[in-house]
Amino acid sequence: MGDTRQTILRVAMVLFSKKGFDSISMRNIADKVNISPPALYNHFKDKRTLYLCVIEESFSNKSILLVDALTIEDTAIKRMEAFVFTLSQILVGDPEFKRLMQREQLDGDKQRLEYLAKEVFGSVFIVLTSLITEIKPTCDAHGIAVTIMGMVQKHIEIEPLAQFFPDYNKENHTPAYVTQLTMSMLLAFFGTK
Amino acid sequence: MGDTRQTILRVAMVLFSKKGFDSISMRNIADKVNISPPALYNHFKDKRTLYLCVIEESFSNKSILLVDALTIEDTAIKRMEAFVFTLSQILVGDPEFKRLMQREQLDGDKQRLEYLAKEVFGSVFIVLTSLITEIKPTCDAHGIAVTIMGMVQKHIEIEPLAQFFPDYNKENHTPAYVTQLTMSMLLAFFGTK
DNA sequence: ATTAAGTTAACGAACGTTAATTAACAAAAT
DNA sequence: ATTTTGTTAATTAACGTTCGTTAACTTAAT
Repeated sequence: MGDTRQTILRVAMVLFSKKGFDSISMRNIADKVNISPPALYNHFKDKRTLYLCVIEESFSNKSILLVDALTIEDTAIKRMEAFVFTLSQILVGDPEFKRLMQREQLDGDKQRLEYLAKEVFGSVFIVLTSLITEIKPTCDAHGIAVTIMGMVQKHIEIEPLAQFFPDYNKENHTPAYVTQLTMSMLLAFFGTK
Repeated sequence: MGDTRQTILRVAMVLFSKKGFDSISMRNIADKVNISPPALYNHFKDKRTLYLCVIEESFSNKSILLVDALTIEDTAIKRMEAFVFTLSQILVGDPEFKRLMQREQLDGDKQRLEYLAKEVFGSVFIVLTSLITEIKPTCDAHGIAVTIMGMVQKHIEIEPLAQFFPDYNKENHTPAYVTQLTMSMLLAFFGTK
């Protein structure tokens, strides 16, 4: 059955996201799956291939969620808000995805970054920039798109660090709060009070 | 002389920032310094200690630069702009620091994250939040501070990915451009046209 | 009978690190 | 002035461990 394969993928996703490719051994993975290390090779050609499958598994469908949020039947501002909220939700609700993406941005080779940019974020970026242009035609949509994603992402990525700041409040990293904060800034910028 | 020690630190900083702690071996470092691996142990107790020295060396003085920018003799908005520009400059001009910080946010243990939060960003955060409160007393200064740093950081961190987006423009990742974009949004938000 | 999926044993390579030794040079003793 | 001593920083050799992976074999289902 494909049962073992799925178990391996699930376990490997957690481990790779926690510690990264080089810090996780095939033995680490096999241990948690409760099989012997060579058994992994019945399902994946080698470690690199397993890692790539983990990436693909973790990244698939994410762009669909974001494009869906961007294309609901509502006003432009509401679509923007839906996008910001969905992005926050993904990053908070799927920490493995969040960390794997951070790792890919750091260590992904050219080929993997291209895959990430085109397959995962490509369609999202196109729809997002056109939405921004619709709201505020005069601005640099590309730059603003990066800004928006940066604001959201950073709020969530910074949590492990932020807990050591004075007046740390864990609510500051919930999807609802991040959305409210981001949108209050965007509304001011778009001039759509 | 302390010459070899400095060479080791410089080489190790580049290598660790490129590939991370586990992916760089003492032999890798020794090779680039042109000494034998055991010679490293005349200067650093072990690999972990060497890494911590690299972190400390790379992070030192950065907070001073930021606090300096935040406390120039000028209007509140100009101070904010100086801060944004300085932060952009640091991240663009010192890619080793940028990548080491990204790595620490991913893999730093509790103790190292606490050091980062308190020693590197602590004083910056205090001054930055008080500046935000000065400009707009009604807003959540802590949240906005994170937002600002996120906007700037993400613009620069995303570059390796952004080069694969349609209509990529490398100028979008210069300190001047990041500052202009960030400030245009902040000015709208602060209502200080 | 073939195939799929598991096992144990083991290979060669690379890892962090230690031990033992040597070369260079400054300070102290003759 | 020369010799002795001590320190520092380098070397080569080697240790035990872990790594990714392969080979050979077993077991169970098609």
